[in-house]
Amino acid sequence: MLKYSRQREAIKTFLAGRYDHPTAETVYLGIKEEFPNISLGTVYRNLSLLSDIGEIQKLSTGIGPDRFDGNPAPHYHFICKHCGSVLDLSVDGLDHINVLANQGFDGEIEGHITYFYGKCADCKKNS
Amino acid sequence: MLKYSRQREAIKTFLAGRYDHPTAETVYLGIKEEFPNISLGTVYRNLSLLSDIGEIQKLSTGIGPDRFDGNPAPHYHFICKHCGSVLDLSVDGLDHINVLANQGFDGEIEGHITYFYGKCADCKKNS
DNA sequence: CTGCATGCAAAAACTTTGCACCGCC
DNA sequence: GGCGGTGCAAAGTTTTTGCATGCAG
Repeated sequence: MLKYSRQREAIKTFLAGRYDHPTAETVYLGIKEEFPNISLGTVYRNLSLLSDIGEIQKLSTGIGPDRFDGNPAPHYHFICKHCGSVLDLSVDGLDHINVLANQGFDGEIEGHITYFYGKCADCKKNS
Repeated sequence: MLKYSRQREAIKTFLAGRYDHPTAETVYLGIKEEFPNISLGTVYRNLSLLSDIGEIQKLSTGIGPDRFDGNPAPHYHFICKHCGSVLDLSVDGLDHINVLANQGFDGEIEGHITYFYGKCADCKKNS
């Protein structure tokens, strides 16, 4: 049974209002302005819980700590190898790739996570 | 300038002979049989170096520590959500998705990493 | 010899957890 | 009131790094 908590709501609201895929640390510092007493442990617990129940997404980019996305809907992410920023990306016509991947595979594919990488617009401009 | 080292060769050979995508710790323990004095730091340094120069791949699955794949060629991976195993997966016809993703994106997409997830054949059988 | 690579160990970075107290239901 | 959530801090896990020494070029 999931009990209401102001802290968890604040975390969801915080994430819903940002599109830069903050880390747990960034969420912590942000929430702290409203709840000066919140602890990093609580932030981690709630981020973990929310991503487990599918209300947010956890992004393990392989560069630095995990990041979190307040948008639970399936979409894609772009990681800039130069500045490390993580951007949302909407790519149409990729729904079929689970089916494609299941060809010749004995298990059951439920979904996929894709990270595109390269150079973001800003880094492209300044190079 | 990259200098030859027996340790690095051993790590490459070790990875080339396995298909279970071991963690740094597993590589360390494996190499230790041949080089009892190798240190975990050296393993991390070389895994990081080798993945930087593209001779191996680093897999950040988001579950537990990073894993490493001795096959540098582009291919896909499947992560079993039940037992945590990581399997190679060959999926044809996904070369175009970088192009697809670049539509309406101002940056430059150089590649992508995709993790499929679900239930592996063994876990599917036993459930 | 010169400088990158190693071994060792300490430390950093990131995340989880035990416990007593607090507050939702 | 009962039980899950929180704050705090300690500990766990994973990875990086400083430094003296070793070995390839």
